[in-house]
Amino acid sequence: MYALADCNNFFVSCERVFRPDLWNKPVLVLSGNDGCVISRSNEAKALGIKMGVPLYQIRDLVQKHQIACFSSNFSLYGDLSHRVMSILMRNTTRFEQYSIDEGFITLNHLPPEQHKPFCEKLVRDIYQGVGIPVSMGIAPSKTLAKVASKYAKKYPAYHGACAIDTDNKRLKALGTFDITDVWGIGRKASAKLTDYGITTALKFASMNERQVRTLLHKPGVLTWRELNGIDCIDTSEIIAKQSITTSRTFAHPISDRRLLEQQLANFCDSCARKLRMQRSLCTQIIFYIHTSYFRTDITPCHIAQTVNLPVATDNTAEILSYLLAAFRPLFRENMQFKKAGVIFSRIIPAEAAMADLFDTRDRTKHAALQSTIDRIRSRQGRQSVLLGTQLSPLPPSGDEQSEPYIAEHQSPLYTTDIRQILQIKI
DNA sequence: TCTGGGGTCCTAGGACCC
DNA sequence: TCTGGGGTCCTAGGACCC
Repeated sequence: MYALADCNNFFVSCERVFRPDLWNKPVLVLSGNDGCVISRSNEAKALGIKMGVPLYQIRDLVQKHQIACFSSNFSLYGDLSHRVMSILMRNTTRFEQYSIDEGFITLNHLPPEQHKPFCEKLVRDIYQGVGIPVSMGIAPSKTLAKVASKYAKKYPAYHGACAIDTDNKRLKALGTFDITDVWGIGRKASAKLTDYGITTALKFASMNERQVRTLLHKPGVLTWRELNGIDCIDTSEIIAKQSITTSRTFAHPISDRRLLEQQLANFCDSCARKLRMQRSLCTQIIFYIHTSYFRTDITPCHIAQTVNLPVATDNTAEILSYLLAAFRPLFRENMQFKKAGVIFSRIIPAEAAMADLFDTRDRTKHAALQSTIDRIRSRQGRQSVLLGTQLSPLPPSGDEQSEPYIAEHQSPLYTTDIRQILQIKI
């Protein structure tokens, strides 16, 4: 049996941990540049605010109901997530973190009649220990556990934990469960199914397998089996990421080549740090810059390039030199670039590196320099040592806005900034 | 005027080989 | 004039997740 622990309105709940005055009040957490809504309290949901809606479209509502808005604060969310996951991990023999706010545990170490009380206690412990409300779903497959957790979230009478552990309960739960809300059934699939009159999870689970395969292929069949109680979705952790991305939308479009290079260099730095952290090397990078997809009044421009690296590496400066060499001839003047990103792919474990016979680079020396830089930065902060390209081009050329990102409602780094921690104690 | 970021998996179709 | 068939590998793009 699995139990899924799913944090309720996670980002909003994180903000509320340090702002108890916001309990029972509408709260939103916003995406980068305070652009879209990415987390909503129940009160905000009740006001009709949808996930992903741009903030400017609901300004009046925010004003009228005095909705508290926060810029996203991922170091806070990451830290609280870690605390929740640690408690889960301590209470099972097998734990899989699925996302920043969800984790699966197995309950096989307990007799069935203890499953629900055990999870109810975990919900209380997490709330007391971390301050985050959690809902738990218990079932023989992960997809059913997801269904169960939604019921646990919706009905307080479950005391935070709902079990789908008999066939009767399964049929009853699926009968009133919207097909759109099933894990693994996205927009396209639910539109297809709705066309066939399949509107609930139960109707879907009652289809025959061949029909499902024709309509939704392999992923659909896996979901179908899971809803029928067969455990077949493997979410076992991928230890090392197979691709690493850093990308940003700019608050104001950027036209200046040097400013874009600065951004790409920062993205490269961020990807390379993550790459070294998981002890991997990459052999391919992709970068892109493009204009806003929402604007019809300007010439659209999308520049993207894949660069294959001659030798697998994790060295920021080396990777950046390949990136810039490919970027410069592709750059176009007088374009309003709104977003840029860097992707590292074809990632291999560091120990699988193959030496290149014609490699002229002194890799030992560069690795020593890189690890020295990493050490300094871990002590003195990420800004303490930078590559030249990462420095802001001075003086700011033309009329470019100097600050590319907006985060006007950022909460303090309550749990990771020592000054904040001391203040709380005082 | 203002619209996020970071991932994985699957499939179809092209390139290439014999 | 008539122009095979089967297999593998790779990639781009779609769909989905949070």
